[in-house]
Amino acid sequence: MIKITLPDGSIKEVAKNSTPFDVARSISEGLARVIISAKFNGTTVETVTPLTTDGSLVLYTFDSPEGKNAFWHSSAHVLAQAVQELYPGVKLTIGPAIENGFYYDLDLGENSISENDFPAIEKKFLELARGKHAFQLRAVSKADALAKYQAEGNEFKVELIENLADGEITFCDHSDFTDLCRGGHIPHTGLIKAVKVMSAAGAYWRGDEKNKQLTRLYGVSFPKQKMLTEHLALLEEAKKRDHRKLGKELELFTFSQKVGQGLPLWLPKGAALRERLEQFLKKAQKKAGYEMVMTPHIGQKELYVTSGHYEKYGEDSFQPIKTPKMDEEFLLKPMNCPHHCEVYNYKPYSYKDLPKRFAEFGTVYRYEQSGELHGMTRVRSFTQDDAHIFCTPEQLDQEFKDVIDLVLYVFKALGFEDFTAQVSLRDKENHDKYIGSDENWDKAEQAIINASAEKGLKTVVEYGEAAFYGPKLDFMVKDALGRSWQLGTIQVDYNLPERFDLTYKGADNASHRPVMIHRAPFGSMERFIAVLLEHTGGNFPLWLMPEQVIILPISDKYQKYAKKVSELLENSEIRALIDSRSEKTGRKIRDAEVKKIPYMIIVGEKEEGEGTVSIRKHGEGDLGSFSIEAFIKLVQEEVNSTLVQF
RNA sequence: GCCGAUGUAGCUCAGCUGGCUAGAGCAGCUGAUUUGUAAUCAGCAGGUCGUGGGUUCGAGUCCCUCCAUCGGCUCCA
Repeated sequence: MIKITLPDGSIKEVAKNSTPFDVARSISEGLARVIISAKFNGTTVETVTPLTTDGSLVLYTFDSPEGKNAFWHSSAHVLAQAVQELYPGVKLTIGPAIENGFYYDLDLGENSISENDFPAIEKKFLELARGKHAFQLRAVSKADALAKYQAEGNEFKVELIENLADGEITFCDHSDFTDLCRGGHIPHTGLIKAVKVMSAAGAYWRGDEKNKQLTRLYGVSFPKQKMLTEHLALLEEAKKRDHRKLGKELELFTFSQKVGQGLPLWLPKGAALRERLEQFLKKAQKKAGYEMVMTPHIGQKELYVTSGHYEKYGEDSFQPIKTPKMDEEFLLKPMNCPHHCEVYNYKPYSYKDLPKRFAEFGTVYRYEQSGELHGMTRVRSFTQDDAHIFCTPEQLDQEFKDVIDLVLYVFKALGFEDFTAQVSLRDKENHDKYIGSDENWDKAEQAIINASAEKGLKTVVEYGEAAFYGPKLDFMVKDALGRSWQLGTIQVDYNLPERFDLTYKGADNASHRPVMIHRAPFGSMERFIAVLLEHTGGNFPLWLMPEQVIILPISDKYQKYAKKVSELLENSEIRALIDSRSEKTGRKIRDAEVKKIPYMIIVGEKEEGEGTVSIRKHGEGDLGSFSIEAFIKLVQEEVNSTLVQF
């Protein structure tokens, strides 16, 4: 007998070689039916793995992330089997579970799979799943494993196996299908009742663009058909929040083929919205001791050679601008830091002058790969809410923490509560990609780790995500479809001060090197507004709304009164417009609702007589009658409550 | 940049296997209506079918080029 400790602390005594499934059944038959994965002493095991020692066991259903992982991982096996039966000769590579489903990377050889082929694959998948084939893990020797895949001519699996140690290689069998696999499966294929092949896309073998491009099939599966239907409905819902769709509908921004791809055009309402965001941040920055500067959109090539950006990105950037003068070359500025370094250099500083905090809403131009462009979140011309802080090494910690406060303030004021603070450090193995001494890198990385710990930020550490000149603290937010975007960023940099020979005179009368912090709380105006648009579904906080109030006169007779109300609102800096069309009230209301205007004022005979306004709130409905003053107060209070002061 | 898909009016879409002057709804314009909490009615106008080439008696429809967009991959100072 062995002793199994369950998560609630209870201990079950079961016969040696009992499986997690047996343990579940000893608790209840019902539980045994829904258990699809298990963890024994912290390691994922199959539900049919015999347990030979005492230990702690956690049982998972589909509702847990671990359960979903096993479910989707197992589904990937079945997908591979289905494809293999439909496309003989296909070479299998890898097929993991992901956040919302799974994928399998395939080398189809001469074949290709498109959307039209999905239904056939799904049909085959379900046919195979219904066979209730058990997933069985089996240990194989390295030699046998290699032999199998060499015989099949599958160079991908051979490569994978070559990197594994003999003795730790397992295959997973189900039905007549076998795949190299380290385990973590559901009991049998019959549990998969619904599947949808979501998309086919290219993916490089091992994620390296020098390697062969494989076909990646994305899929999602569920234990119930209803769950799939709900999942697809949720995706449809998310699409409605897509910033590209909302930005067009709300007339915030557009693109023109003539102007060029990735070059956004801000429409009047979008420009006004952006202006308001800029003012909001400028105000907070002023309080935090920043000074605004302005720098040109181009700079001499030499500037970027000095900064090191030319060497790193020169080839892949917009190419130099020539002038009538021989050998004279300018570059569109891809970042503001080199310019700000030269701003710093305009005069000598004493340690007493520091920190200097130079801020600029600087528009930059980057030649992003065409396939990478995406709405407003990835463009070729964008405006950073940039600033560079030049401080003494002693001031670094405090300055960094102050910037964290500013970023958190911005996020809070705009309702971003669900974000991840990512500490982006150097690649552990490959230090060649980075410039600067190891010593300075260590200092910079430590500064970020300390400051975020002191500020109590929940962080994830990502190696290899640092900028080439320094580590970063990136604030990541998800869009409507679950894609993660970097908004705010704070970076510590010992390199540019060196390259631009920035100095200050210390108390010891010697020359010292300042430390530089790059920071952008929004990241870029374009991306921030895009994510904010998806986050709010277009219902921005009242202070940001392009149009806050629309006045709807019941008929032409009340146009004059509408005008009077509008003037009173304008006097109180409330943005109002009048719908003077000769339409029915119901129609005007509908149109205002569709345009997401927060407040509707209905004025007719009653209101004009009493000098009042009838208020309807977007998405909520009739609020009743208000005096004009009371309504103005209502709006101002809402503005003040959502526009928190720094 | 790579793989796959898509591109018809301002927007959303129809147009079957190539066949007369390319359709609809919404938006727009004109007129009627003067309206009380999510779409009043009628009329009009609007497209070199993304671009350039080709096949054909004939191309929105088939083929190729390029451009743009979408889903991924790679990249993101």
